[in-house]
Amino acid sequence: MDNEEKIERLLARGTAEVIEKKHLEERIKKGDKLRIKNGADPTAPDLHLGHAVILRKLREFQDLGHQVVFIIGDFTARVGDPSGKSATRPMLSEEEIKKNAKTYFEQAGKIIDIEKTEIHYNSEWFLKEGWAEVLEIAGKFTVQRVLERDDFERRIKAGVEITMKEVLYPLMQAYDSVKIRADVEIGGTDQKFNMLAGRTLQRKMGMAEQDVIMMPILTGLDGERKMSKSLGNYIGVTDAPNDMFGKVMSIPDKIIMEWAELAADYSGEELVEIGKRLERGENPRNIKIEMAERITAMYHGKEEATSAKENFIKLFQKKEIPDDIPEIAAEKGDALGDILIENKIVASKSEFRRLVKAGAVDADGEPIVDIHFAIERPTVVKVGKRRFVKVKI
RNA sequence: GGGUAGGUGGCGGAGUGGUCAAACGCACUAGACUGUAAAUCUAGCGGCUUAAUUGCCUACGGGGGUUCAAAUCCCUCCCUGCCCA
Repeated sequence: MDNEEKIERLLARGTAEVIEKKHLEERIKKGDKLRIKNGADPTAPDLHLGHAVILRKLREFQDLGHQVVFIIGDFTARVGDPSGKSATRPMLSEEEIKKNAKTYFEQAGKIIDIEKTEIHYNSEWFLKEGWAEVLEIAGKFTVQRVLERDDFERRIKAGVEITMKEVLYPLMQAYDSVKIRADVEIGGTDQKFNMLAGRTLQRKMGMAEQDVIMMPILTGLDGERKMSKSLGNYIGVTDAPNDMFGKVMSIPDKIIMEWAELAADYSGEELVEIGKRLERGENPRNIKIEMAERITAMYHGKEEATSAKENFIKLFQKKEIPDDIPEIAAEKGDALGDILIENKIVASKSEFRRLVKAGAVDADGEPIVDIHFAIERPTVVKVGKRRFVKVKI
């Protein structure tokens, strides 16, 4: 790949929109070393494949010698969400933030080079500055402009509250760009407004405007909504190989192409090929198996991915028992229900009772019918389709 | 500050004294079918308990009260939307 191609790939592959593409392209060609900004809240430090879409783009920049600047939005997290509904977000302590940030970078380190990354906490500036600065920044934006944001508009129509903090949020994010003198900001398309606010603020504060790269939002496992932890439709970058593989297999057919591009990182030609195969009527399962192996390998290596594939085939296509299932210890005569609850395989006795009634609990391949089923000898227990456990005595 | 409508399970949303662990839909879990896809059908979906939906406990914004009995009535506090200023 020559340089020209690399740049093209950098700005085109997998991106949703680039503002302003020409300008950015020129700067890269000129050989400027750019400061590439990306930020995250240290609230839920579990990274999933949706985050990975953005991180991989950062990595590309990093590989071309640009400086990635990462901002931990600890200030926002510390302030907490003031909308005092039933679940006010608890203020995070400094330790929690530090801990979350650490976890975050451990996970992000699977994708970007942390050594070469410049890291800032935005409390560095927000904690020092006061109302004077807030007003100065706020004075550069109009209410109309901020309320134009489509999600605000929608919420106003729907009668859902919008707190002042949320209104100020884009300004804070914009100010981050000013503080670290960002040349480029990368984020999801949902960040468009905030990132553009960064441009506005930089300009009004006499600085060159950052360019903005928007990455598509990855659709979650349900095939409908964006991947997010709270919706439970995600694959975490630290998910075990078998889980990761299985989850990829469970995605609906209609998002195969999207995932192939964004999550599996297939090249342009490969994507065309996959499209053709699907058109020809090949069983989408085959493509998913390849893709699942590829994605699993990205986070766990080739070997683990291959064994996850074998495990999957064994388990679901041949309906055999997987090789390495967790073992739990028990005493002869213990009630199976209690054992499963203790080991958190089943949530409660009531749930266990229901599962047994539904014929969902197998002991050595036979569904059990007695909820008082006692363990008499080492037994392989299956709960539902994918919960396996070996009970030892 | 004034007026007005509200706060029910993960979400949406019924219910306005007993038959309410709370209709219905979504989400979710299981079973059948399958490609752990989709669609479909069936069952379940607070907890403990029993041979058994048997018995019990906790729950309808918080607290207090009326009643044999409250999500439903009263008092009080908190919170939110909308309109007006």
